[in-house]
Amino acid sequence: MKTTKTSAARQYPCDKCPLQEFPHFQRHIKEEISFLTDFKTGELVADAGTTVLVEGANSAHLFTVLSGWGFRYKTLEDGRRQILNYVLPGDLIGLQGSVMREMQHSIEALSPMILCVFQRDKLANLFRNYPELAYDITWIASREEQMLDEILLSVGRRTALERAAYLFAFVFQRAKSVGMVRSNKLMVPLTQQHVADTLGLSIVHTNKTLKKLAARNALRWLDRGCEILEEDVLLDISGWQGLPGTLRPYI
Amino acid sequence: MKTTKTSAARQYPCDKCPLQEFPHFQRHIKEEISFLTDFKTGELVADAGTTVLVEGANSAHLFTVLSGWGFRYKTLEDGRRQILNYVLPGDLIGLQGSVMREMQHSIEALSPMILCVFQRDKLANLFRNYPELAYDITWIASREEQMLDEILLSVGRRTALERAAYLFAFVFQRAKSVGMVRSNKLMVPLTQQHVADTLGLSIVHTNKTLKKLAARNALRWLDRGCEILEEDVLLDISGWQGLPGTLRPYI
DNA sequence: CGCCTACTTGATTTGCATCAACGCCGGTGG
DNA sequence: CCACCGGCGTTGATGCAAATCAAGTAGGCG
Repeated sequence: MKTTKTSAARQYPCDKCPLQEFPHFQRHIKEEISFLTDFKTGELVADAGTTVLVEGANSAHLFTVLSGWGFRYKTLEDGRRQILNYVLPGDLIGLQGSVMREMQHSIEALSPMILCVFQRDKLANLFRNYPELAYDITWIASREEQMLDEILLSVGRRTALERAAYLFAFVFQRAKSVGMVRSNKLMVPLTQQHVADTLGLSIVHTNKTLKKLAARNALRWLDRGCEILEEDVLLDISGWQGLPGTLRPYI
Repeated sequence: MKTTKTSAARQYPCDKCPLQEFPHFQRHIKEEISFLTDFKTGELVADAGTTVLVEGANSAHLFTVLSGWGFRYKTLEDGRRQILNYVLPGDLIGLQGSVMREMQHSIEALSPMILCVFQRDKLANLFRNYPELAYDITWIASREEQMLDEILLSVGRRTALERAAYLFAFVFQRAKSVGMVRSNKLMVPLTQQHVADTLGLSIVHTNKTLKKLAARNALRWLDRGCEILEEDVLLDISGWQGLPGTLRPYI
């Protein structure tokens, strides 16, 4: 397990935050941007495979993902792993560690990631002086809960095929909202082991389930990664309604 | 499905909130109590079986549970149901409906419940003037996410027996923290169907799994309900560490 | 009393895990 | 250059855990 982190110079001042490009995000007003400029303490570049946040640690940081893919997971003592959710640009990570006393899950990068770093001890100041931003944080936490609810429904009650279809439809829609989908196709940098650990299945059965999706032309499996091709087929198989189209805040 | 709600007179002024009895909760300062007195618009008594909040609805309310048991759940179109979590005294429910545009899950009472009712449109005011309370709400949302993470790990990666043991240990510890456990025993008003829908198993297999737990004297199954007897055995079987003992806020 | 709901139990089927073997790369080092 | 990895995906065989099917019991209630 790589744990190296490389600090880089600050490339993205908050008034030129790459996230504001995407129409799905709410814009910040000027005062908020100047506060955030102070709240932000730097940027972090993580290589693929890096563990960005570790379960049990009491991290002093809070991050917003600026680019790249990652995933949140927990493990049992004997090594069984459950991937809880994926993290994409615009997602806030490490809130549990900031608000409660320690993180109960880990986060690992699936691709090179750029993270915007915030200092935890300035969070109280944010709540005191920028209630709209505080509200946004609560909004973001509620959204995470909503995603988890649907994922739990999926793992608990959908069949293996429905589950896999839901996962890829979900990832596809999320990626689309942050401009990662071009010409209606998307490359996701996953191994089948990641998929298995997300769906609660074994690798072998995951492999067979993925072949069924590939047979329906919903996706194509490539060397350590998959290309999502037909969102409609995935939505149809999973019976999932899709994500609401509302604007969302980011920090 | 019962949906009747019975409004009752206000029996619990905020300065005599029954929740402050429990040492697990953080106390409020006087100004907060006077604000909360205004924020609270009444109380709601729900009978067992009542649907307190419905998926898809845009409820104008937010609730804190004062007493009783309930559960949060989602269903698929064909009726498959997944119970996401249980709600106990001190839990805040309906936050998703308040903060985002609509609820994506339903909540049903397992026993008679008394709920403290808050007006959603006063929430912005809370964030503006009581940053500590706003922080508490974020804390509560983070805690819900943390519980969901563990539940998802359980459903995705634990065996049927481990899963069931975890569920009862979890419910036991939560109930203990709000004074519902007497002489180290606890009655939970559940049917085996509820347990099945929580664990992602069929009723029949749930029944057989519960018998194994009963054979180990971890619990006893009664008519529509179960009595949890041996927390240690449950913790042992599940391999679960237990809940952190930290103080927690409530609204 | 009879019906309904919840729980039990055994027989059977099936989905999924496990195990094992193999092919395909990309990387490394002689 | 080739030989030798190790990681990843694919496949088939086998066994087990859990779903499904099918009765049957016991208590609660009109």
